[in-house]
Amino acid sequence: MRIGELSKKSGVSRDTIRFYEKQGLLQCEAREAANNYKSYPEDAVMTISVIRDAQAAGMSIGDLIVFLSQLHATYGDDFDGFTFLDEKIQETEERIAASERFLDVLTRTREALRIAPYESD
Amino acid sequence: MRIGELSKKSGVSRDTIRFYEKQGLLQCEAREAANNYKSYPEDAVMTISVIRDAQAAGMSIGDLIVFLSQLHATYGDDFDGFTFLDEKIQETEERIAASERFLDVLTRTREALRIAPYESD
DNA sequence: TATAACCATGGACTTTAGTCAACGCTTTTC
DNA sequence: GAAAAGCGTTGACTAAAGTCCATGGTTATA
Repeated sequence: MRIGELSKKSGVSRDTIRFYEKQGLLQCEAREAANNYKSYPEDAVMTISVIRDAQAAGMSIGDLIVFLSQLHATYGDDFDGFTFLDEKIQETEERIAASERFLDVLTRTREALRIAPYESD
Repeated sequence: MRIGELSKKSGVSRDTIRFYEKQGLLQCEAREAANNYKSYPEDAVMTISVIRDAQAAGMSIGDLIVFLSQLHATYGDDFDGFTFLDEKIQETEERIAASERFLDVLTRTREALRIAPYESD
């Protein structure tokens, strides 16, 4: 599929797709011979959706590059992917906990406003 | 308390505290007359901790300024704080959901690596 | 008492994650 | 078949959230 279609299906702009590609998070699988247009695989939609989730979870693009490199690396040498993964799992859990604390602040605030909406002075 | 103590208790740098203050997220309650040093209230520690939670939940400083202004505003006029709060509550819930999806990806990946750690070629 | 650690202020600098503009092509549509 | 929409590439630009540096005064410590 071409970049415009991928943009529509994934909900991110063409420029963002190009940016992800430049960072190495995404690859086009081929080029249309006639016009040199890039062609992306179907699962690029899923890849982008994982990227968006990861970002919402606080991962940086740098983190994602490492994460993907671990997925695709050959594990012949003494390479420890667990340290990184465990670190990110813990970070994500902490972030979820913080988000839930803040969600609680928000809902309590909302409730307080509902009960006494015209406090002043 | 002075900025150095607040920095230690809250775990953010002095510069960050000054930055928050400039943005209006934080106020010093007074100055030491002798030397013009700023003096922060005890609950500034808690304020900063809420700020950090909010940031982890994806709120920007701009969001927090609005949020705080709603807490402190006088509600005499036709001012609707619910729209904003409801929006932020929904955003936060969505972010938590995304984070949990990504956490699942992470743990699955970890598990896959644990079972077959030397895939190659 | 000197010397290190702390404070205020101002402004420059940095990183991250895109976004925008310009250029010249190709493809689709009216 | 002309105009609009889509594509690739390069490079400049932006906003957010700090961080760093310089300057000059103050306080704590050895």
